[in-house]
Amino acid sequence: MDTPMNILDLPAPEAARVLIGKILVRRLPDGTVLRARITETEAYFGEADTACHACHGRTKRTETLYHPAGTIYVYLCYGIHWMLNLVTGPAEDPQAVLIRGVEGASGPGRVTKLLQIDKSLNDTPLGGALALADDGFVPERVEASPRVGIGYAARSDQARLWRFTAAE
DNA sequence: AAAGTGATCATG
DNA sequence: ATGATCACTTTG
Repeated sequence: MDTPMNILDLPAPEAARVLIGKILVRRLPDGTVLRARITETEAYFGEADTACHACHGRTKRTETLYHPAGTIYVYLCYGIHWMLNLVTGPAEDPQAVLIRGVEGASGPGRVTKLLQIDKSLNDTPLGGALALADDGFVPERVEASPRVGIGYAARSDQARLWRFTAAE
């Protein structure tokens, strides 16, 4: 049986598939706990992936991606939306899984709004304010499709089927 | 279809 | 210091 940490040790495209159906547990400062089952993910796979933020190497922003599996990577997109990613794979190898949807929130910006996640969680380890529960379940079917919103990437990388969605 | 929104990064 | 670029959402 896989523990959550073992899942995140996988290469991002595999981790992204296995994370579908798992439960995110958000503990708010006031003590309330929110749970959300993951329904949609995308993998960003190292410096060679021209869609990955780290494709141009280490910068202040991408530094988090080089940290160990289980590190939380959060950044602001379009000035409005926080994007939640979980770092996977070996340390020093920048890979992450973007959480694009959970039950009750479809779209990465809505996920962080629902779970009240912002920059303050960036570069912190999973297990505290945000954790993966052990009691997720495998969905009936997981579909793979091309990633969205990466028109700046090489055609070959746009074609990769690294977006995963739960299909019931 | 298109604006809104601000951190980040590459230039100068 | 300035400008371009966004792993998006909402509104019309």
